[in-house]
Amino acid sequence: MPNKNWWKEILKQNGISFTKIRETIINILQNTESHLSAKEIYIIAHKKNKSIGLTSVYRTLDILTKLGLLHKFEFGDGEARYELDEKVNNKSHHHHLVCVRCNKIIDYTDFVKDETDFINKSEKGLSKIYNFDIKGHMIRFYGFCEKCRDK
Amino acid sequence: MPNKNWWKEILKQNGISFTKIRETIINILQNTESHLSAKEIYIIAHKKNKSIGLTSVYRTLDILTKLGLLHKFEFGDGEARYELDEKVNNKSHHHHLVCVRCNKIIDYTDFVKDETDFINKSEKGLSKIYNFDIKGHMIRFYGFCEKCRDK
DNA sequence: ATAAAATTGAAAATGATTTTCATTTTCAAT
DNA sequence: ATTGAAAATGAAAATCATTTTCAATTTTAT
Repeated sequence: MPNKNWWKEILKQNGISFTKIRETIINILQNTESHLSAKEIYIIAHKKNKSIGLTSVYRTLDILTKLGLLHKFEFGDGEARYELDEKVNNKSHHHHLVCVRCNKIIDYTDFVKDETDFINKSEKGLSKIYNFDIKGHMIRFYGFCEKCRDK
Repeated sequence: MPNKNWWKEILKQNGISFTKIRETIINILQNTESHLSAKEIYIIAHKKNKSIGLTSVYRTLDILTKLGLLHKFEFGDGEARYELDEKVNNKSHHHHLVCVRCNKIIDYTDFVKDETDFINKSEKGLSKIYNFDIKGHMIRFYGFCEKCRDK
């Protein structure tokens, strides 16, 4: 993460205007630990600035996603959820543990070494076998969280 | 896979009626190599039997998914896609390679040994660390397929 | 054969996301 | 600082996958 305003520079480089609304949304994404949906982001943004509409939230999320600064996930609860890129947000490489009952999502950073070895080997092999230009991967575990496992 | 009619027995065991419509949908799932969406299944089913409606397709897919016989995936193209369980359909354990440009999905079965080692270790560790009762995992690679990589 | 329970299709409802369009804001060039 | 074209905006309408409702039909246990 260059500095707090890394994104202003990137928007400019891509010919995208800097606006109060986009600043608000990016700040929300930078300051959350959860996996917010567009509507959840809208609710927070709208409290800070009554003039922000849901449409602009969707549009900003799309722009950031297309620039690769943001990642869009579907965890199975019907709405897309977003996370700033690890590099952009200065976070460790992680994946998710998803509770199929309450939809709780845990970010985990364990077993990165094993993961890296496995992913590198698979990626290299699959690229060759299927002539695929691999850009990213996803690993996810599903099950019952602490609170839901006994119910 | 017990035999061709494995599912009749399972439905009965779960108090679910056996109907022509369900038979048609299950046959379609058994005979496809692709990752069909509800609408695609409906189109095929409807050709075979004009009285089948889209609603019943959704309902049957839900039932099979809840019984664990079918798996529901979201690959990012806006509609859920379905695959019969590997055991049920006598297929090898596999994961997916997804083209982010044309949405092509490749099932791959390579590096299973490495995967099993990595997944087992992670699953055991994560279960303990997060007190999670892990039931399944997903591994997926995103990138550009053979046809899209040069465009 | 029969009646209660389960299933069905069509149409309506839902809910997330996208599009439209008239208005407002941004930004580069003055 | 001013300005005007281009980009961004909110509200409302449109879209589209999925779910619900409900009256009619089919299945199943008897």
